[in-house]
Amino acid sequence: MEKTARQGLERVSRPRLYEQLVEQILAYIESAQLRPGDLLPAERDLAERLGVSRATLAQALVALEVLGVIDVQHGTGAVLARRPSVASVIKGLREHQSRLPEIVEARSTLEVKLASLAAERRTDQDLAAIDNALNIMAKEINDGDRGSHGDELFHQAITAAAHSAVLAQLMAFIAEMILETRMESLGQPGRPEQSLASHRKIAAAIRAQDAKAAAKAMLAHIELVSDVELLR
Amino acid sequence: MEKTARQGLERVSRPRLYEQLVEQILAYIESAQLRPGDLLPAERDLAERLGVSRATLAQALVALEVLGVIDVQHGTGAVLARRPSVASVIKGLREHQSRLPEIVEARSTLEVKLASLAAERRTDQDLAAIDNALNIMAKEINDGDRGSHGDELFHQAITAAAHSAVLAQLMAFIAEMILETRMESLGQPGRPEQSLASHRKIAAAIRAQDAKAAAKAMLAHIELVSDVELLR
DNA sequence: CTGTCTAAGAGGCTAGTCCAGTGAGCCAGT
DNA sequence: ACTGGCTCACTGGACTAGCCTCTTAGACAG
Repeated sequence: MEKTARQGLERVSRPRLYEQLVEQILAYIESAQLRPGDLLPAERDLAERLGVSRATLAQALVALEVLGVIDVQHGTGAVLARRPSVASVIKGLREHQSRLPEIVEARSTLEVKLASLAAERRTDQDLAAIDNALNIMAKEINDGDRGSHGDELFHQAITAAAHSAVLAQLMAFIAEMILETRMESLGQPGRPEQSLASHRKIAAAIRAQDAKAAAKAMLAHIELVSDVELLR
Repeated sequence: MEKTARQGLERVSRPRLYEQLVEQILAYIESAQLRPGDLLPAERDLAERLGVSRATLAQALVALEVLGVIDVQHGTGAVLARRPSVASVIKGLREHQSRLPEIVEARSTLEVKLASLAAERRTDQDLAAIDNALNIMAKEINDGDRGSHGDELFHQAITAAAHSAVLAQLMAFIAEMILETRMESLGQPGRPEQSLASHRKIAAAIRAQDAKAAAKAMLAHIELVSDVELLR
């Protein structure tokens, strides 16, 4: 569904201090048994303890704030948000790679719904984008490729055709999880031709504006694909 | 991604410079028609243009990086991530409050799946938590309350019983959207007794480990609740 | 008791400085 | 002509020192 480093050539990971700090602070929160509403140590204090400058620590705090873990209040301090679970979930997602089944599950849930909505709401333009993706995929497969680019385009077109910014956002979220856990191969079918055929079936249902058939076809497609993935 | 606001008592919004910068940079990206892969102006340059110090700008860039909008590379610059859509989606979510139908839709999709999974995977402990939530809700309603606390607990218990960290994460994401757009009333039923009854039906299906019935009951519940909400 | 003031300590932000990657361009050696 | 190595300008990464504003607790006056 997405690629950063092409051809397996992994760009050297550029370590960012603030990222390490986020991890350390998360670990600290857990080890210190801090509960929602509790305060983190003062910036000057924390910076010294962690051996970094305040400016750098400030970056880490911004990151934690964006992640929803803390809420920094001027004059008071950094207070833990009410859902410390988020912190552990994020940590868990980073650490364990065993989430594949869960991610497949979540993705399946969303994509089935997206297919159904796409059938109801697709414009002719959406349909054109879907057909375009199919053509690209067919061409790629014909050239001996796996057709992964077309596959990606296809799913993006479906997502767009559902016309739901919120669901699209959730899909983007899952895409990030997939990237983070380095399971980029997810969603790349074992047999390109077979996958192309099920794509065509989905597209046909969407063209016919048959929501139920679209959902069914998408479910079948995902089950096929993830079965292959999970068994290798 | 988080504001404080406790019990409707709006704490004066403390503007953080980096937050404004994020908005401005987002606007700049849009106005300058930057595409994925393009570079943002250099930090020194950008900081001067925006009239802030580099340290503050660095915070804004961290926020944008966490949000997945850019990827900052040492020696090269801040390059736009592959999905500029994320930027516009986030902006759109902030600006428009007309997303309620979409949010209901997304929530419904997830909760139906969660109910179904909960039926399959619930432990006795999960069941106890669900029953506990029902009891609290019943007590609240009996006391003349709307039972919103029990309602929240109930949905949390269902989410936990599904045993999927990924889906739970997505639910948390939606919860944040709801908070952000100040539609906290979402999910609070018009008629408490009616809602309690449909909760009981869901709980019964989960107890019986009947996934299909659980999904159906949850769907019915959400349709009831959101209808009331959308029509007022 | 109650209201006011103050000072300590919290975060917010700036300016200046130095370090460390990146990449284009030059220039020799082959 | 090409290759390799070097330099240098430019980019982000991080630190330091300092001053600002905000919050809050406690002293103090009424």
